[in-house]
Amino acid sequence: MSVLREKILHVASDLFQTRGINSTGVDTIVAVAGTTKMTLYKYFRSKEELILEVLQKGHSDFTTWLGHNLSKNAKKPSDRLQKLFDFIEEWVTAPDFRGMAFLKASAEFPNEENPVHRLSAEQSRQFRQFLAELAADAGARDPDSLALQLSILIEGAIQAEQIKRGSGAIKYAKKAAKLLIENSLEKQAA
Amino acid sequence: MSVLREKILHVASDLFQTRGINSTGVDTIVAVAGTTKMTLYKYFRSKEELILEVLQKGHSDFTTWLGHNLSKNAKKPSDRLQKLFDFIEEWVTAPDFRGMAFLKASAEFPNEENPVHRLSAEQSRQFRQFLAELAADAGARDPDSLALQLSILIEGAIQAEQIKRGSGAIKYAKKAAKLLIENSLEKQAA
DNA sequence: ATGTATATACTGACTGGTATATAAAATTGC
DNA sequence: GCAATTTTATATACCAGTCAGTATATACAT
Repeated sequence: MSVLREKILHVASDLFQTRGINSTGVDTIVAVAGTTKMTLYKYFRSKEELILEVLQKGHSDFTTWLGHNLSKNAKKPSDRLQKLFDFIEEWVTAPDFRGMAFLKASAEFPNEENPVHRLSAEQSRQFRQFLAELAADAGARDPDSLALQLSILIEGAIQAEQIKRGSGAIKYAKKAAKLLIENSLEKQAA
Repeated sequence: MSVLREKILHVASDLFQTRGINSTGVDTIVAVAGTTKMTLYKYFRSKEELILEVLQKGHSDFTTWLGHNLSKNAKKPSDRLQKLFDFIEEWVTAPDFRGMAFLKASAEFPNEENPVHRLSAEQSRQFRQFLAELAADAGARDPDSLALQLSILIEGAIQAEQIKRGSGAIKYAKKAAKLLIENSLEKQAA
């Protein structure tokens, strides 16, 4: 795959996160990427398609990174739910963290019919499903409910961190999650 | 205060929520409000100032509504934290609910220097402080921590509801909150 | 007749997207 | 093996539409 195409995706992702999607014109993207609009429109049919690809790549990279870390550092399924928040914290507190892409995207495209909003909703669903599988493997009493609660905590904390860097929200989300996880597991054991 | 000014504020608020702030031009606002740009710029120095006023009014209306309901329906301070989520649920599940304004605004203006982002962050802080006072009155062990956790749950659930209406996220956030609140109160009693 | 509020018309800058021109690379003929 | 030609990728220039904001003109009330 073309190096310029990769560059455009990377630059667009960066600009979308730091300036917002609607505030970033294609002219700016190609200027920063060191290419031209003609090339951009060779690889992407429209700006919307570029947005969709940026979102997809971002989500894919994130889940790959998370899944990889989890399977490497938390062999026991019962450990993974706990470890999860350690990795999320690592991700959120990294200096180049700029928020969760699909959360912002859904805010910029509030209309539920909009393709960008639809993809955001789909990614949110996928993430929740990923959590549900972790919860089920860990032996949670009601994996889907726990997964929804954990996703609320994670997305809420990330939102808080987006709105104010260094809020430390994820630290307290982690504590809350611990309580919820223990509660869900001990009820199972009883 | 002028009726046209009120109308402009109301229409702008509605359009910002349903279409997004950056996707809503001032031409659209005045057209829907049934007036002209000349009038809009008589009452508001710029679009940014209009955005700021819309946010302020929205936040003010929300906190007034919430505070009013709480003091009317939950006399005992220890009840208020629990009741809080009932009112939030009522607000979120209302048919005309379109999300939490300052959450979306901060996503559309990611730059922390931006006045709109700053106001959003300020409103988020105020809401957390409001929760902290409730938590303190209820006798929580660590009011600030509990308040931060509850705000994460509320904003996370609202985010989930923004991205997909009818997700029922607030219902599960409420359950999680109950656990956190009980935990914070019983440790205090012990 | 004078002051105020509204409406029309316009500005320059920027939007996403494209038609045309030019440079580079691959393919062909011999 | 080399030159001519055709295909492919890049660059320039431009399009109509929209953006926030304003200068001017007009209607209306005092």
